[in-house]
Amino acid sequence: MSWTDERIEKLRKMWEGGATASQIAEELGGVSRNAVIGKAHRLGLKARPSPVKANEKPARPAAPPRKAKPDEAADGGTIEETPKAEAAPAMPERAAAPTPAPTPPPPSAPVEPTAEKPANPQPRIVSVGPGGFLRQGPGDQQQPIPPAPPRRLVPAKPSPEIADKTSLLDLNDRICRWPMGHPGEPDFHFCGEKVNPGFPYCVEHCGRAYQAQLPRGARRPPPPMPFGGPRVR
DNA sequence: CCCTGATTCGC
DNA sequence: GCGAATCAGG
Repeated sequence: MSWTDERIEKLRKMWEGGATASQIAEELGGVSRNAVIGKAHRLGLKARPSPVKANEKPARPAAPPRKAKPDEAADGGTIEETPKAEAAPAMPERAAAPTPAPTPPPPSAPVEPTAEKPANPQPRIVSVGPGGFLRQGPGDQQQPIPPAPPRRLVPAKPSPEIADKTSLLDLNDRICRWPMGHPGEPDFHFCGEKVNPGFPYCVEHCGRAYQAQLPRGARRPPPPMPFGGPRVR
């Protein structure tokens, strides 16, 4: 399978819609989950909550055990990729804690003698919360901080694929729970019609579920049962 | 174990 | 450019 424009389009849409790489791969067909991820990255669209992307490290601890390069047999004394400790021997790498400096030394040593950076009258921004509002440190409390959250928080949509259709979670006492299709299949859902009062199904499906007992010999062949009848084993 | 996405690297 | 192999967190 090749990456046609349509397939790329679909990949984009689903990826941004929140579908997992596996779902996308299955939907597209003919490609693996890795292929989808690889393509997504090559397309430039990544940045999605990854389970293994919590911390960030400048170094590259991951990916040494692969396969030794064919060349590099003769050591020319060239040490590639020397990290170069830079000029920060006393610089702990963990210095970037979320709440490290409760209060910068206010007493002596004014760190801003003159101009240099016109931006500093603003409250120290410690982090950015959901919706884009700004958090401050405990000691940074100041006046009526900014106005208010610039944007409204909107519930994330569950998934682009499953739109309509009455799912198991949608069932209640008032909607018909007659199954449509087979459980486990992608489009399996429930009737969803308004229920026939006192019954678990709508009027139509009550007609299927409850049949008058006909006299012997006058019986019609039974209508198809839900799920297409019991699975024969 | 299963799942997830990220990354590397031979092709 | 592609994707299997691998890593690593949940």
